[in-house]
Amino acid sequence: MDIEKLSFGICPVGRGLARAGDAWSMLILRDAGLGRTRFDDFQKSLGIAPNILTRRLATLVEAGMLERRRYSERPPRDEYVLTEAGRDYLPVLQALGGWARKHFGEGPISELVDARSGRTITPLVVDAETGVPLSKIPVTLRQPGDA
Amino acid sequence: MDIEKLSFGICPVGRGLARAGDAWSMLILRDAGLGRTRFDDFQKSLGIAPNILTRRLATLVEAGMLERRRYSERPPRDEYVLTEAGRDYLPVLQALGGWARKHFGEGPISELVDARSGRTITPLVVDAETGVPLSKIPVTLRQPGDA
DNA sequence: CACATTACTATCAAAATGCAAGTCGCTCGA
DNA sequence: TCGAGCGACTTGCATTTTGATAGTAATGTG
Repeated sequence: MDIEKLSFGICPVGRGLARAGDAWSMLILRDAGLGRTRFDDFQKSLGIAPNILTRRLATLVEAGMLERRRYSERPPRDEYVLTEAGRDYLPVLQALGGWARKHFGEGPISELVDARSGRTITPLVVDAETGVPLSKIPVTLRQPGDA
Repeated sequence: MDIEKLSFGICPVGRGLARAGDAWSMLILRDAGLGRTRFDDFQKSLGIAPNILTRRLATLVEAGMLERRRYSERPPRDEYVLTEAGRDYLPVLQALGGWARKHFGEGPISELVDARSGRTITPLVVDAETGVPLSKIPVTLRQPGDA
């Protein structure tokens, strides 16, 4: 779809989608969150065609989600690491994963655990101030010009 | 991309993307969450081509996110309403929107408010049990076969 | 030197997208 | 009853994007 239209839309969801609005990008970010940094890591993990991976990595770098960093001069080798915006995006993916586990979790499926304690983690989206789950709050959008 | 591969993958994020993994689907669900139900509502709101909208609505219905309901027999008219899975998905979108507002919120952008109190809502993804933000927790995935 | 590793490009067919225009069933107003 | 209009699409076709496969480039390793 046309990313340009979304980029400067007034809806935050649209803007978010402009940065990471396709499945490959999200899966790459998920992998990056699990510690992968290198081209071949992503390629083998995802089974993505290399030309597509090249393009996706480039758009994620341009969108400010990943940073490309040279880790070896000779031979020239680059790795891709999450920026702050990229790291901040991971909880959104985890919320998505939690939702999918709840509703479409039949059969073998992995689960999110605390790396230190091993405890299962169930992501939940709440209002930061009150801690109330968003599913309990009727919401609307306030447009920029409104009272 | 190839949805089939994702559908039965063991990663919850992949499964989630198989249900709602493209920008149009997410925007349709966002609109549905804002109360829109009819074909033309979606079409005008999103500026999406009608053939594409038809296809997206059909896949969302098949994925169990929307339910198609006849609201008039003569003339025959259908509307699309969120299923429980679809409603549950909205907080994920709101988390995405919150993330985008934080990192790419320059210029006019709308904000999420409580429909009753009018208070601004800042979505945050936490662990449901402890209330700790996921951004503070180092996480891994436990594969289905693991101890 | 042969081969492996890492990080890609190039080519080209197949699929998805997007625009414009048309269709179908029906209602309503003149 | 004729025509305009509405809601919800479908059809055709050009453009764009994707994906599979193969190849390239720089270097290190036995």
